[in-house]
Amino acid sequence: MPVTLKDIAERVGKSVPTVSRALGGFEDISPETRAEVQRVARELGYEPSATAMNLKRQRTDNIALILPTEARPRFSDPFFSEFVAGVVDQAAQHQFDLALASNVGDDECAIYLKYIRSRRTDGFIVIRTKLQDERIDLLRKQGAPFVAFGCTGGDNDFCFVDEDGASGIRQVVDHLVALGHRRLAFIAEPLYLTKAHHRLQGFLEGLAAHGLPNDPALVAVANFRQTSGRQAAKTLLDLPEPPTAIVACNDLLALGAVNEAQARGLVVGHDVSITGFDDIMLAEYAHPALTTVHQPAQEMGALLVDMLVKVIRRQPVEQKQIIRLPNLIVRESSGAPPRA
Amino acid sequence: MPVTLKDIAERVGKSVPTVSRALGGFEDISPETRAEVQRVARELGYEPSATAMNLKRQRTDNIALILPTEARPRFSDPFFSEFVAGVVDQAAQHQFDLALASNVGDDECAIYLKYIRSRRTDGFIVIRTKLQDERIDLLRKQGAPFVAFGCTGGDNDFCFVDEDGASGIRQVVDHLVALGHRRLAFIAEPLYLTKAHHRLQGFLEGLAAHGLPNDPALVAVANFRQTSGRQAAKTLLDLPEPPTAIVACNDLLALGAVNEAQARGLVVGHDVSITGFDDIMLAEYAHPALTTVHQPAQEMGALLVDMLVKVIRRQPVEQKQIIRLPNLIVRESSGAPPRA
DNA sequence: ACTATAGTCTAAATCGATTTAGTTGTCAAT
DNA sequence: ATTGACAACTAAATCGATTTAGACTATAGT
Repeated sequence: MPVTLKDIAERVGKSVPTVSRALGGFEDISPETRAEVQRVARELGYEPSATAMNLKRQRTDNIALILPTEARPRFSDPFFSEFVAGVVDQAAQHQFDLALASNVGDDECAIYLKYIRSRRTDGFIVIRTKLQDERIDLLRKQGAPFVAFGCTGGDNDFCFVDEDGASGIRQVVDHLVALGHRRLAFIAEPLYLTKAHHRLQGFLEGLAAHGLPNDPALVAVANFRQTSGRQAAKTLLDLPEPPTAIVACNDLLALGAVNEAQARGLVVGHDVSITGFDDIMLAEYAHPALTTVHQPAQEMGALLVDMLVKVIRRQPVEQKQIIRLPNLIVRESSGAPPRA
Repeated sequence: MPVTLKDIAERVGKSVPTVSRALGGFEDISPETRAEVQRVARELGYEPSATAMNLKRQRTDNIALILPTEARPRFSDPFFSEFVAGVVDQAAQHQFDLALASNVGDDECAIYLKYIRSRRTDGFIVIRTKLQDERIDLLRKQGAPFVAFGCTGGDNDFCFVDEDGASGIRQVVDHLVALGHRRLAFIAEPLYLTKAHHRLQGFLEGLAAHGLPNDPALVAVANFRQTSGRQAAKTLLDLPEPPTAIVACNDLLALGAVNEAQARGLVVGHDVSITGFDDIMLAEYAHPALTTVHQPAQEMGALLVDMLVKVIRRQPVEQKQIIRLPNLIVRESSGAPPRA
């Protein structure tokens, strides 16, 4: 049913290569033939077969983003969805599609390997990097083009965009200490995530910078869900000497903590300060509005695509590692500690 | 660099078709040859070339979702991102990838046409349907497999999943009227969207069912952004006889309206009731928590994929039109009207 | 001994493009 | 008339698979 070069060739009474070359703008085609070919092509609504071109050109004009298995909230995480929006838009600018894939059953690396070997995509965007990231090890070993959102704890000789999470959290700590807080707690995401690790580092560095002691009881590790944030807050607030401020590793966890505090009749931003990270849309609308650290999710997605396209085309990447400094956004959920 | 059938053929000293048939499980291959071929294939890490298969099989194992141009918030709309999560997961179950595409410049139909003609995808998921939807007209005329999230105002002889928006809003109206409200306003999305149209219909039907007058001044049309919801609320609350309850067409608009009300010192859920639609995660965490209508976004995405896969494979679809009844979720933003 | 019949395997065509290496025909120069 | 140069085109190979049609060998049946 669809129109092929052969159809055009038959119509104009020329060979297939002639038609191909005519449309391709080659010089060895007479002006009359070219005009005729173009006319017929337009008339029939010819569009080259993407699959045929893929095979011939040995590329797909498609980049892949494989959703991590473990990180379930995934799309429901609004930060992540904004990021994807940035990726899709920028990919479109470069004439690339974005293939989203999710694994059924197999381990994540198996999917990457399958995609590489079946040459299904031109390059990968790896998200939620870990300190030890097998996906990145694999992609490197296979020599597949990729960029990562976040770095790892090891050899970081690859292209990535990251936020300076430690700096972001230090800004939070500085802010809270300036308000008078002395007993700060931290709710972390699983620490094998690079992001989580850096943010916790920032927290500890912040404490040290202000000469505050590091009490291990004040660091709770949660998973990704907000209920887990609530659970962590419960543990922290049940301590004999509870913290006056809780620094959460992301906004969702912070909101879970807010829930717990409010359930206990505490006024957040007054009896206890709670802060988040990411500045998802929700943060602004929550009650109280969440003090958090802003990350330009869309922009980072776009930056990664620009990088990846260069990697795919084997063009030099002027800046292989981009680390953005995030900004503290002070809202209502942080406030001076109650006088003891 | 990647392993092809030819590589295996050379290794085992047989022809390419033999290798292909051995791996394909055909009967006319001796057990020894088959075993040998399989061994070598495993050893070399053979994976068939996706592009070659695509060309030969004339299909791509890929479904496309083209992001509408106009609906800018797009991914930032949390409802939509949950929907996409459902789509990706279910597509993976059927061994399909999801290609997300966004158009640069051209009108939206041009992209659909390009995708169809270049046979880049096996089928489409159309979202944000309009009463008059050129995309659907096009897909039908071209005979391309597709399913839609939402129906149109015209000939609906195609596969779609929709929510009964009118029923959802009627539940809202019933609830508000039961609380004692008599003067209800509606903030609509642009009315060319089927969804917006149905929800407004539901509002008007609800008023009629309770014998309430339909005052055109009490219907404001907004766009997609929450600032626009705020703007609409401003207009409504500035009326000489302002409404005691505002029914918004979606949660984001509702939150905008909440902002406006609060800026005026009104206590939402007390001085004025405000309701939303979609039940995005934000709704639960907003202050006050938003009374809204819940839609199972992920589930609807999954249902659409199941349908689309059948359409692509030309299998019969037992239920071509699925219309789900949404549920009212009563939270804090609705409440009895203040006594006049 | 001669055909049938399996049992294995391969040559060639195909999917729809691109590319390489010619081929053909015309005209100008010698 | 021969040669060379050039313009305009095409045959054939290629990308990596699948499929159709047929080839070849060995064994069984008569």
